[in-house]
Amino acid sequence: MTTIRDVARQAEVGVATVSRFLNGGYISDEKKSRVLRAIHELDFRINEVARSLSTGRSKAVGLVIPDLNNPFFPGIIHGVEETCENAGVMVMLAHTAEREDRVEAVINNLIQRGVDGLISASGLENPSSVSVPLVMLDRVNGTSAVDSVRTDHVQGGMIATRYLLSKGHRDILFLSGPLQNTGASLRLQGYRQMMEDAGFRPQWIEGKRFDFAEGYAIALECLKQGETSAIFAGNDLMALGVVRAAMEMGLQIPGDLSVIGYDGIDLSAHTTPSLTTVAQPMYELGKQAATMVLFRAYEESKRVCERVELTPKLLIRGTA
Amino acid sequence: MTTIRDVARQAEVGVATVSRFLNGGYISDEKKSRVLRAIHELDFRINEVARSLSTGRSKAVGLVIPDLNNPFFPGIIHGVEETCENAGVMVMLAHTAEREDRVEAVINNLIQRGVDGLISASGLENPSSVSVPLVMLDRVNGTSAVDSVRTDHVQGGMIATRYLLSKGHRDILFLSGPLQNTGASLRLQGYRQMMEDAGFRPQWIEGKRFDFAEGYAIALECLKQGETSAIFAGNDLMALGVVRAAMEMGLQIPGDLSVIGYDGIDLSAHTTPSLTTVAQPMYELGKQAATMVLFRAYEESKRVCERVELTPKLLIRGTA
DNA sequence: CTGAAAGCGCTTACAG
DNA sequence: CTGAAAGCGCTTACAG
Repeated sequence: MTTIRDVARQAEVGVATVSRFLNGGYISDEKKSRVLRAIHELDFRINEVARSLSTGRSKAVGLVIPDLNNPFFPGIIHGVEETCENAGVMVMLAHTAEREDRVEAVINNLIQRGVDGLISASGLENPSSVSVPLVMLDRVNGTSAVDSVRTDHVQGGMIATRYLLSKGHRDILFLSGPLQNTGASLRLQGYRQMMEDAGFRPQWIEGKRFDFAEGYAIALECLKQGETSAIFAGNDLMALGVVRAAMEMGLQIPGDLSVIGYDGIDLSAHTTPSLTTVAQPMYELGKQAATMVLFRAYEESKRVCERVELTPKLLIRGTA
Repeated sequence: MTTIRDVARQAEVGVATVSRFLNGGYISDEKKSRVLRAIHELDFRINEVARSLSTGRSKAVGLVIPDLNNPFFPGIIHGVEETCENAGVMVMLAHTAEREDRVEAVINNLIQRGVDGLISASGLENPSSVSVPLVMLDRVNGTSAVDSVRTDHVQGGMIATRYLLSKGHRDILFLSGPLQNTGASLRLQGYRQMMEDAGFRPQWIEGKRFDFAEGYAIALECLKQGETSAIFAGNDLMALGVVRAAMEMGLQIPGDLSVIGYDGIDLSAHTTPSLTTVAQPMYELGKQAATMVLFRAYEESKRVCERVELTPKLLIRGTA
């Protein structure tokens, strides 16, 4: 490995001069070109770990994602990455595979490896114990005072419900994901409020997981009764499960049953029929979160905690 | 930040002793317990970047993924992560968003940050220039001598084709993904060989991308002619596009048209109808790749290059 | 504008 | 078994 010393020797300058060249300090044109040449001749690449140790900054932030299988996340990741890339900051992606017990370990690991900030879409029990700037993404812990960004899920729940009501439905079932998930309970809140305001009785079932199989299983179960004319699913994956269950039971969609999802994952536009859904601004969520960590990490860390909520958007397609 | 010096002072020992405690060297029980206590009292966390600089090892490997939107990858990532976790090695995930120009930058960045090895599912122009142990995953560059692991795609192509032939099809269209993708061209090879052996004329169309929209668009186009009785798609996403196009044209599946996919992504089991496909052993691919880098990085780096091919598996479901 | 020196937080021979 | 010291590859005052 060639180091800054090798470059200095080759260019016949001091190592401090090479360092200045690398980091932009005063340096004469004469030496500048000698250093540049030496760097090329030696194919020098700076050792970022040494740099990190010396400066106390790594120009990297960690991004922790709970579940790569959920197509909700790639858009977010993309938003974070582009924003960080523009700022010359690397993003270290880590994922916790929905194992609550892993998130603390993963975050500690990232911190020990010197990240300057952290974005977490995995829930933390104790966010304030994190020693670097942190922004919670999507899974906001209601109680603690941390920077956070998420979609306005109450509004999202209301949008979905209002739309179904406007289509004349009144037996609308909300098939929520796990309610310990803040987003899910917020959507439920929006749903309930909208239903009650309209004078109808809210009804909901709590799914154990946010996935296809769960939506499918629950729908199969409760479509037997035949009361429901519309289902608002906790997310798109569950909605897709509902659609499949309904189709297998010979129900017409949206004739016999209307289905509306939540998230607006790419796939939802491509199924048959395509899914009507409430879309979260994934890319924007990521971008916003990244902007916030970058600011905290590199501009100004002390300030009151900031909570951003982005607006969801109804996508009317084939299922409702 | 509390350092090893603080711990040493608190425990009234030398810093070397603390280091030995951390890394397992000779140390008396007496001092061992004093150090342990000090570590707890001070809530000491080792600075891994300092450790890396000192040892020249980071206990981390990089994993570069071309496209997080493709559900083919999460299974692989999972396999890599579990294997590395068991070995006490962190995996730094990076993704190149299908931008060829980013992969070199991403890899350099990872190396500069001290990874001990690298697994890349993104294609590299010049793999031999990588200065740490490297294993190519899935996208194997045919020419250069690098460790690699992938599915036996020739066999995969044959399996799909053989199955369709056994069902009596003879006008089987292979809708490949981009043929510069080695996997795609290998599947084509298996398909052609099988067709020719059976005495039928192979026919294929090259899709520009491995995605839903591409499968949909091409299918819409070529199903007009009405010659084809079966389509073997380059991957599951494309196959799903084909299914949708066919359904919109009023074709019965598999009655009027049989469709078979490739990859075996989770979703393929959950669509309506569920997709018949040739499954790649995603988890195993990741596990195998991880095992190989770990070996190269921590056991024995010099050896002839190793190329592993894993066996694909036919999953008979609803579309063929 | 420039170089020698100290320091970032560890590890690892080396001499006890 | 243990501690002082040198070193990993950088950066950053400091004195010129």
